Amino acid sequence: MRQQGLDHSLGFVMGISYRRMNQLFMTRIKSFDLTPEQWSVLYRIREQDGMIQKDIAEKSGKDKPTTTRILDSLEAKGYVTKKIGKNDRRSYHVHITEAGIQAADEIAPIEYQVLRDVSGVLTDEEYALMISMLNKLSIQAASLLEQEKE
Amino acid sequence: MRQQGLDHSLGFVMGISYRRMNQLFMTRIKSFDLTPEQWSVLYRIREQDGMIQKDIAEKSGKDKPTTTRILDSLEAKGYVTKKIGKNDRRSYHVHITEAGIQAADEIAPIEYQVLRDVSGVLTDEEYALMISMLNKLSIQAASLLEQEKE
DNA sequence: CACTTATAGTTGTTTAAACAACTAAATTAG
DNA sequence: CTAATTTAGTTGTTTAAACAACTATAAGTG
Repeated sequence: MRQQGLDHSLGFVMGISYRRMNQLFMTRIKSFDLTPEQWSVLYRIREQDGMIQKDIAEKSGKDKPTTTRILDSLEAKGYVTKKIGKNDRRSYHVHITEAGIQAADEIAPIEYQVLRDVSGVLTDEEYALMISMLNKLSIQAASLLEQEKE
Repeated sequence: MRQQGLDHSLGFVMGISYRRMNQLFMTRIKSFDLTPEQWSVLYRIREQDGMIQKDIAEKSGKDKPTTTRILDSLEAKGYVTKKIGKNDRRSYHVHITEAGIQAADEIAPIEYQVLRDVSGVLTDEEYALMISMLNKLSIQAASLLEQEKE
């Protein structure tokens, strides 16, 4: 029987944990003038150049408006550029700039170090279990959501 | 050796999971005109009436400005009232109203059901482990944060 | 082909988080 | 007791998330 009360609520506890980890990462990358969310988008473009926004949104776990705005800020900072599609003129291919590559390659190890530092309190097995359980929860929540929106 | 890449990043995966779960809860309580965050604050006041904002903030895992604003919205909706402290006139004691009690008591089982539905993909042991690991991570992240802000 | 529907992206609005700067009251120290 | 410091709360600003409404192009159907 699962315990009741906010202190045993997955959503509540996860929210706090997520915000704290995010905050730590943020303080460590603030010299790059990038937020963790902007980073997650830049990371995807570094990983695969030239994707259209729809694919970036999917890979980053963000919706379309959020992706549009994050890309706008990344473009304003000179980290990415948009090129309109030739075949499909509704879409934009997003390319990373030299500055973007440089920032991404400097931030990647910082993020990894944050993970190592924070998850130092977990064993490797616990860490792997955690990732797998979180993925299960996401999928389950998304599936319930879809059902309930009819 | 832990895997690298955003798809194995605790922060990234947790963010997606958190947002989806939150979204599901939100759709289920939208008829109450309350958000999950407002709920988490109202819950604390339902739990212990008359606390000052500082204590509510602490229990809800929010900072002072966020708490101020959420309490403002709860007050505007008629769910709580503020009473200035007699001994300490800097602080406000926050009390729940009848409407607040009613909403809280109706939402509590809904939240519990969301948890049961979403975490149906986990065993009871996994659920408990998850909560405990999330708490460990919060504490660790908070401790690192404090250090690094000097 | 024309017409309907789907898709890619943008814009507007509301809520919350993080941070800094601030007011006012309380506490501490000289 | 006065002056400095701490504490409780508020306000302003920026970023992101969720949602709805919108434009423009593409694809599917009669």
